[in-house]
Amino acid sequence: MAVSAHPYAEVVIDLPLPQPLTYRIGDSDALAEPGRCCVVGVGRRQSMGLCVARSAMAGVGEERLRPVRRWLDEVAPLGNDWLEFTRFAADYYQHPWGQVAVAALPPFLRALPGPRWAAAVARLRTAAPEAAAQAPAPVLPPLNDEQRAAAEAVMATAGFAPFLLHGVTGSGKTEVYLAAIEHLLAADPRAQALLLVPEIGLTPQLQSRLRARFPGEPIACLHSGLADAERSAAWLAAHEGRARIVLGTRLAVFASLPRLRLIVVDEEHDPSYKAGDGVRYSARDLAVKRAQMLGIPVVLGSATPALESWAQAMRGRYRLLRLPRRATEAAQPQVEMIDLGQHKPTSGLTEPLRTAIAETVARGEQALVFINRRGYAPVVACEACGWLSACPRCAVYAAYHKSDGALHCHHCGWHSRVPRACPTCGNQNLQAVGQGTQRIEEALAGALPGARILRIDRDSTRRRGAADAALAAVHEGATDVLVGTQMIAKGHDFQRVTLVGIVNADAQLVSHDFRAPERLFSTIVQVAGRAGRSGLPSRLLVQTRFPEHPLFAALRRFDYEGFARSQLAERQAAGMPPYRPQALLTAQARTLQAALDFLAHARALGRALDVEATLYDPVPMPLERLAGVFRAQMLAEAPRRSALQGFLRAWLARLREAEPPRGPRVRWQIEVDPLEI
DNA sequence: CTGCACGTGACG
DNA sequence: GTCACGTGCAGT
Repeated sequence: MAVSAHPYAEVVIDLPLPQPLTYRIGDSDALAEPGRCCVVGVGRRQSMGLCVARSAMAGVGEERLRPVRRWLDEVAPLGNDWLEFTRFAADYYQHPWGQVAVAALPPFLRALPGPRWAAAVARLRTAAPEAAAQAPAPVLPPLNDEQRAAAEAVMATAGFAPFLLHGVTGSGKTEVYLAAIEHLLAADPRAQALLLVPEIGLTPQLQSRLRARFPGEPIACLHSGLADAERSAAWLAAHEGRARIVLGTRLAVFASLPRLRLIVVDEEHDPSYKAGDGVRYSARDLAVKRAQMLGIPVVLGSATPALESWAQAMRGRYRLLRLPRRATEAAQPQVEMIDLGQHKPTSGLTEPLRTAIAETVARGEQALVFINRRGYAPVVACEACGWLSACPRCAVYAAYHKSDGALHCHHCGWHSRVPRACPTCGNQNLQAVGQGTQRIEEALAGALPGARILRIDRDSTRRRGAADAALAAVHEGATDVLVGTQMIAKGHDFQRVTLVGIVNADAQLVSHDFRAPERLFSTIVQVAGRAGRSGLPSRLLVQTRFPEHPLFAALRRFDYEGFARSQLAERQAAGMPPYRPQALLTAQARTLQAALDFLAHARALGRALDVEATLYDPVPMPLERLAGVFRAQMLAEAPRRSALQGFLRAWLARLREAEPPRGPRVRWQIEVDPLEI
């Protein structure tokens, strides 16, 4: 054969370019195939690239084309399905393909290859994730009827089949996932399964459980907490099919898995599946799409499914599987509201909650106190003139941390010693107002002399290994009362906790965010799920000024379905997701006015398009200033996803090419399906 | 007239 | 993102 009919390579790189760049193939024609990684010159630098297609014609004049400098034959090309999947994600989330695809590659394929690169890749192969020793056939708890039915439903499918596994906390969802994975691996000796979890902190437990369940089977873990070499080795093991089980956080949805046959998304409602920077993708939604593109089953599991997922199940788009009872003897805790109007709290704790904690400790059981705010107090106030401690760079109060006597901004990290006297009036009597974990810890220590109190939050677990040590202390019974934030809510199987106290649920009841009730319900159910796991009777106490709120009425009965029904009815009536999809345009600038002006300009461009979409008023973001930068946002809505997608494509193209308004420079992003507005 | 700061656009 | 380039202002 003379010259190929497709003598050019279309290459994407990690730059915000709208199109791939065209290169001449160079001298290794055989390697120039879609999915192959390469090194290309871009401007006067070199960059890693990914060939996404061969083409017959170059988009620019021949004289501008450069040859691909090097084709990386040490690594097999990415599969066509993977390329298509990343392209879908890039299109859907309105982000350049190159940035999505290259960002999804492991560290060793993102940095330019050095002189010893080939040897380094070979080393990654030998450092593959080790399998558990072929030993402890583990003793499996027998599946109950519902678990068996759920697992069998998943195993019996062929082709794309999305499942929503709604299982109460402690109902044994994980056993269902493991049974389905076990069946798959036994039926197909090369099949791969992908198991997504919301947080890095949850992977070690699940990892050891997988190791015990699948002795001899290599398990690759993928998350951002790994060192470069570990992550690269795990990625390569998945890419080359050596790892048949891949466990990871949201980024693992982009893993290269040539024989992927099952995807599981555990705790699918968890907001951490939505990426907050770069491409704002939802790993849960992409997992469903990936399963659809591959024609395989996907299982979304949760005790409190995202209302988006629940609505899909109600419409019959997802098949609903229910685990309505706890797998062990354990019953759900008895739920009681403590009316903050009747019981005045001191240091955040009402008398009934203190008493219940004391009784629990006296019985030799454990209590867990949840407060979603770290530090000692959220703000310091001057009672003489009304001065409040504010972060100088953000539009928020700075929290008081007693441990170091300083004010801390929980958004930008700014901190400074608490002033001796009020900076405006000189009053020396400054008060710490409100409660954080540190103050609750202090109050409990005062109320329960001799009790062993342990605080778990980001501050107490900053040191490497501190979180594991703290959790071990709880498991060993070396702790009587556990105080903590979100960190203690998820997944932990605390055997001796029989009392859970929620210090204050009200902030989220009165929030402007329409998803706040959903998140509150979910958080409380998750925390409540830590109680009564050993079978002892347990209680959940919630301090609130609104004990009659319908959310609490549903919570008392652990009636997720009723709660979901009423929330979805409200969303439908108000024209909110999942009935009307949304996108959020955000702008950042040195002044608030510049950010708002840019959004007004964007709105004018959007309205000129004459498309079936609604653009609301530009408004300052809830956190109006962050680290010295002003932020504003504008919500876009359309009746259907397809309409929104079409609108966004046309609108953003106009926005990129149009002259921005005069004034300070504005940076902007689009977020499709935003979770927080 | 020269030097520097910052904004702008191309990158194949 | 990064870099080279152009514009415009300040300094000599």
